[in-house]
Amino acid sequence: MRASQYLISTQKEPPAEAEVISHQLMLRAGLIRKLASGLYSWLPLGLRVFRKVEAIVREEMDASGALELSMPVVQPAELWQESQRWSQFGAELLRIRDRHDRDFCLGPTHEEVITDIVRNDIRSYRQLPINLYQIQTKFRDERRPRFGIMRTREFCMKDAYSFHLDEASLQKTYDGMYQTYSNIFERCGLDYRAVIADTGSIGGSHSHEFHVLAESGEDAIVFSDSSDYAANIEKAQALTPIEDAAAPAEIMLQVATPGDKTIDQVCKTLSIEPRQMIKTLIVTAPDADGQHQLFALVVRGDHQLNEVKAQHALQLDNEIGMASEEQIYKALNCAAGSLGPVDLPITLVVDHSAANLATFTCGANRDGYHLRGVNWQRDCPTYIRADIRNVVTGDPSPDGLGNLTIKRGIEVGHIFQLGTKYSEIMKARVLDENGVERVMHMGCYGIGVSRIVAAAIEQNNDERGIVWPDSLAPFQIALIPINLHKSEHVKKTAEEIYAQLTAAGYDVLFMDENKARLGSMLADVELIGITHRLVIGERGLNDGNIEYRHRRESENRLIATADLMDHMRQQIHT
RNA sequence: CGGGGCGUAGCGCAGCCUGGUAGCGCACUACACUGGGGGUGUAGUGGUCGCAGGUUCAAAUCCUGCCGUCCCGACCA
Repeated sequence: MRASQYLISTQKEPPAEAEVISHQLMLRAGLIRKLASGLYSWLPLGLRVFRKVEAIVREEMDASGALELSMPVVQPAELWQESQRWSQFGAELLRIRDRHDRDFCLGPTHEEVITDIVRNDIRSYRQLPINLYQIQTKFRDERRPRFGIMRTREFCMKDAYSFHLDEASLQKTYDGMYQTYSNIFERCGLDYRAVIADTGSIGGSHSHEFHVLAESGEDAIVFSDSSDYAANIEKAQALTPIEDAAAPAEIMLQVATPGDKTIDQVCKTLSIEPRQMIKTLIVTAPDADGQHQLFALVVRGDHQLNEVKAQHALQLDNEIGMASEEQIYKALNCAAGSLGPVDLPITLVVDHSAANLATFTCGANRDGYHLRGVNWQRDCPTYIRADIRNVVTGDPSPDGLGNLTIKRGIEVGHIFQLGTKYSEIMKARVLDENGVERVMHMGCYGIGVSRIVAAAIEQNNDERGIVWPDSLAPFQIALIPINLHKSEHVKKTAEEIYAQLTAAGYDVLFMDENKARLGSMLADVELIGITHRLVIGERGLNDGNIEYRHRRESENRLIATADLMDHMRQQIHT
């Protein structure tokens, strides 16, 4: 590609709105432009990178035996009502109405549509297993889009869905996808980890997430320091020993804590440690009739609530959310900062480590007062015990081997064993070899194609800009002539080399703008992150040399003009 | 959804407090010089100052409402 005929839209300064490095660099390098919150255009240069990721995903999916298809973005409400997710999915599901006043949604995922296809087109076990995938735009009306392309409302996802006669077959395909995903992220040059995950709103049983390790990651991932255990913090079990309820040791006392709203403030006033307190959190979730019910959750003062675990402990299908001040006041006649479990008139779930406290301090359910010397057995005997807190660094690993450390990750892939969650309710069945109708087992497998681009930048950048892994660079080679307009020699050689490299199948960006300055060309090429660069100047040519530099290196290497093609072959195919 | 910030040229910002000519840097156009790491000079292009209403002789500036956008929070008990 000739730069004179291409759109290179770089900027010196990052737009004020960009916070994380990948977002800044994507804007500065001219890969993307924002249209509205969570909606981005891909400029030609960015699209080239996007296509490279897409191609890797497609090649590996095809190699795994999966079949590509394409399904609509707009989906009829009926299918979602049938799977019951029309009511379960929440506000992220963007619902729209057509001119006939019929309900539709923009697809955030495609379990319903694929299940509808398969139940109509597959009638026999002989056609199973089958794995169908698409690479396509999804829409999720995120409560808060952020970090540029990382969390957008419209994004590109590879989603695959497999169908099986039994669990054994599903497990086999699942294992195959695990390997395929590893291949894909490997080829994308990413430092990633597969971790055990919660299944969230998609549902199902077993599930792994693939995370790219990065400080800016939105997820916390926990690792054992002495085994290969790795899990999303949402899923990591806290191995708290369950102790018998202790007998009361102190008298329960009400103490004034005027104005104290946080654990820290109360601790300061009463001169105690957070671990001697408990916090009482009020959550709410809609029940089957859409009524909002309140639940009280208790964790130790130095621990954090794990909403996913809490949802499971409460056996709720719908996601829970923190109750508003208003809801709390209406139901409990008390501000959130002064709540406690004693005589609380709603369902109470207590985390194991909070339940293990023999004596603790908590809110008195009266504004400005707390209770000291509280004992579960004596003062608050009725509650449900469960694991509802996040693990913390140093907790024992759930597999019994070693202790946990915590890192941050960007979720780029997720594989699920759905079992019969959708096939059952949507009646996706086949006849088995005995002519008996059986519900199919399903798996589903997602990859955030656009997110991979941002994740790759998060992991690969320096003060000059992006440093693409070879496999993702928008161009493999940048060809930079010096004084193109003045030196016939440079011009002729550059043209020849451009022709040769292009003929050899390389993606070359030829910086052929007549009066471009060396400095700005180099700055652009480095910002854009092109992996290999060649500089052709009169001086070098007179010595028979061309200068080569890898984006990760800081010194030029002189290559004899005659050896150039060999050199590039070595650089790019090894 | 709660809190806060911001909205003035493509980008980054000043001007607003104290109302009166719309400004700077980058980018862009032309010309000249320069020519191995974002060069210099001269001359230019480009703005309904987010939108609507109000106050005023006069509003980017003051007031009201709305919209957009970003960050933080939603783990606060």
